Amino acid sequence: MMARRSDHSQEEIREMAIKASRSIIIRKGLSALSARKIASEIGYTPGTLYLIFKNQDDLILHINAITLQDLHKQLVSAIKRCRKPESCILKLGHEYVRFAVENRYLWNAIFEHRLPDGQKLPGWFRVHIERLYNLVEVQLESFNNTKRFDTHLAATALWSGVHGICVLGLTDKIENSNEKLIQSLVDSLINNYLAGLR
Amino acid sequence: MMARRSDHSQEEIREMAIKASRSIIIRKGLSALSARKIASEIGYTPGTLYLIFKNQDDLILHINAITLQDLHKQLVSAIKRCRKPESCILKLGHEYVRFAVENRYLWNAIFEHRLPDGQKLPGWFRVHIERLYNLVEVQLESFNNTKRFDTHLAATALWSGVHGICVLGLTDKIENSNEKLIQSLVDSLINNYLAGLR
DNA sequence: ACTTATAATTGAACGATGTTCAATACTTTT
DNA sequence: AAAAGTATTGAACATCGTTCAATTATAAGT
Repeated sequence: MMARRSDHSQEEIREMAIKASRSIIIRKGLSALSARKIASEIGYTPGTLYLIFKNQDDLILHINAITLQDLHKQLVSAIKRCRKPESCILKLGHEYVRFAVENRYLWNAIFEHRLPDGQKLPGWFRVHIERLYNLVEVQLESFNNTKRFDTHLAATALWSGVHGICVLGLTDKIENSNEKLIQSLVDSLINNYLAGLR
Repeated sequence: MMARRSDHSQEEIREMAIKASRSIIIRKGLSALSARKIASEIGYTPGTLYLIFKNQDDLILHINAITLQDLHKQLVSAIKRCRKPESCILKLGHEYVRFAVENRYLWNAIFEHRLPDGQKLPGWFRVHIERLYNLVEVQLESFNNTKRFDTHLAATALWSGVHGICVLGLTDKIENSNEKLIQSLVDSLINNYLAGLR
């Protein structure tokens, strides 16, 4: 019923392609990624990639989803040992910055990549983003204070803010930016925002 | 001494090129911009553009600088009639969102564009960014409260945060995003951050 | 075992892209 | 009118994403 080149199943090729792509992004950034480079690294031709991925956007989304998963994992393990929600959120911010710096190119790829205009992110991808916001929201829910507030809104505002600092810090749009400064900015944002929430 | 095609001076061509580029970005986004399209819109050839701009990055930086100037102008005029620094900063946030929504593609181009790796933003461009941060910083300085804080750090943290909300909101990375929701998020971030600052 | 059907894989082709630079066309000077 | 000199061209190069007829390798049928 089937006739393949014997060497690898499509599933194997898929994994090889993703692995090679990640390696290219890590070494040279998203802009250096191309179908021909991926193909040559895994010993196939460009055409083969289009049997497995709809197009390049599809491939990049899958790569970025993996990065988001990795990030989520790191964040979860970072707050294992912390009690108070305030320090949890601070740790989350801290770890987010650390991850972004350590995995600069992979992290950058998530936000450098844009779908063609009007095209919405697929639901399976958006899930990965929401899981991150959720980490913060859970902490805000366990805030035991008298004032009531919309935890979903607060989590979105605060986390988007932290992200904004990271983006501008790591793309040279903040002067004299370095990891330490970015961490201070994130600390400032989180500390004051949380203080204001009470 | 010179031999030009009589039609236009280089300065005129420069302006025509920038105008045409802005028009393309407004209509179709930064990704639709190309040397050939610009050239054909102004009745010249791609090669001509390279007599005037170092390369495409240089051209885009000049376009983005204009957008940053426009934004700055809008922000300044938005806070003309406000007294208290808190409401000034809220207005700044509000106006930033409004500008980003209204000039979506031009605004997007500022952050979609990335220089080749390791290449720093030129100083003349960075000035435009700093002028924006400065609007916030000035307001924070006129905060008359007992507590002392680093106004530069605070302005950077808060404004980067506002920007982060805009980016994620306008690039489909926040669920059910629309201008009203983005405005609420920005309000939340500013209000709580400022409350925490005191 | 041989043939036929079928599916995996190829690689050439298409229309783009940014950028360069010898050749050309035009202006000014001699 | 000829020479000098420069603004402008446009073809060329190396890329890019994507498609699809042609090819190859396997499985099924006899």
